[in-house]
Amino acid sequence: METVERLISGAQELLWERGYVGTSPKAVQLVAGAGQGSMYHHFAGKAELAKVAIGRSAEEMRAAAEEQLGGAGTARERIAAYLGREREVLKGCQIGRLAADPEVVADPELRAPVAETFEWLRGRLTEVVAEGKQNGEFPETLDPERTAATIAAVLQGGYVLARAAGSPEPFNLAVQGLNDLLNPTT
Amino acid sequence: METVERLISGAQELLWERGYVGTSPKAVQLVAGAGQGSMYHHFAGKAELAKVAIGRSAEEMRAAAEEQLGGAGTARERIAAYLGREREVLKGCQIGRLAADPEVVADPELRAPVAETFEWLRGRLTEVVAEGKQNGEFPETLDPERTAATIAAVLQGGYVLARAAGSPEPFNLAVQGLNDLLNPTT
DNA sequence: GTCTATACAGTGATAGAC
DNA sequence: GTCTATCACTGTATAGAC
Repeated sequence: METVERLISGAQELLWERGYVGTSPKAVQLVAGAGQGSMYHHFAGKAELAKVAIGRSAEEMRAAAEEQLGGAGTARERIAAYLGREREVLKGCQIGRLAADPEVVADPELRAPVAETFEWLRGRLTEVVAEGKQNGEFPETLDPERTAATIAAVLQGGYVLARAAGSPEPFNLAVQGLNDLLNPTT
Repeated sequence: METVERLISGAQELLWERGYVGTSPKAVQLVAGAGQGSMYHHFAGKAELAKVAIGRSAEEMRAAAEEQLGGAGTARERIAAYLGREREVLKGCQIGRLAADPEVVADPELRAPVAETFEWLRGRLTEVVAEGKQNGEFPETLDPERTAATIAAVLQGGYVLARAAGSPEPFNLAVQGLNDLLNPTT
């Protein structure tokens, strides 16, 4: 793997763990096995490297979600698959984590990929829910846009509760609770 | 207001905005209008001051939640009141925010008040949902513990989506979506 | 209790040699 | 492209005077 790639994936890893504020160029160089001069040759500075790394993580998150949401099965099945897929719950969401970082939120260049990723996710979930409504899987009264936001929020909030607890349990409970509400035993 | 109090509430403010990793003793002294020596006279260091400040924020969050959850009305009404109460959505949750901080999660002393606050909140919501079941407000099939986790997660995740978007809208959508699911128009 | 002085590592970057 | 040197600044304290 080339130096540039190691710098990017090193930055992705550290941004995930420590956020932008908590990640220093030196720490990135260390995990990437690259020197000071090497990093500043490839990137103008911390912000530029972070921008690239965040973009990379955003792509990964979209691809991972699309794997279930665009897969086979009914709308209900695809949502259940998305909710139930294996996750590193205690690490949290690599993109959602950045919404807590003051400097990411303050810098339009850094916030953009974060905003776009969640816009995409909510839009994609809205489509799947709407599709399920048309097929009679969901009641006519269900609002797809609201429901999509709720689904995304349960996952992001589940990570928060799990990290706070130091255990994946609250995440699993929240997801099961949402599943129950979406699939009432009429 | 005395110096100690100004230091504590200054730390609360900065921890909310920037997290533990992003908050320096010097910055706290600045917003508190206190000198270096003054801070280190009252607190052993950054971690100890943070511990006190987090405990204070935890109390505040509990009190705010209990205002609606322990108020008048049916279980459904109290949950709706809790969900709908006015919030500084773009600032996020002062306690939930800390679950993203690597050094808070890593230090048992700092994580404890965060963990306890969410344990309390989920427990309190569990009680209210259970009460609603007994009164026939919620279906017999509803699991109180799961539902409680889902409610807490929607709020925490709503903050994440809102900060990512730079707008309270996703938070409001997520909460409305949850409300719809909890109050189906049978 | 509060102040100033001092210390020493880390941050984020630039300069110039190789 | 990568390395080492250097820099001004901040982070997190400690020491001792007042």
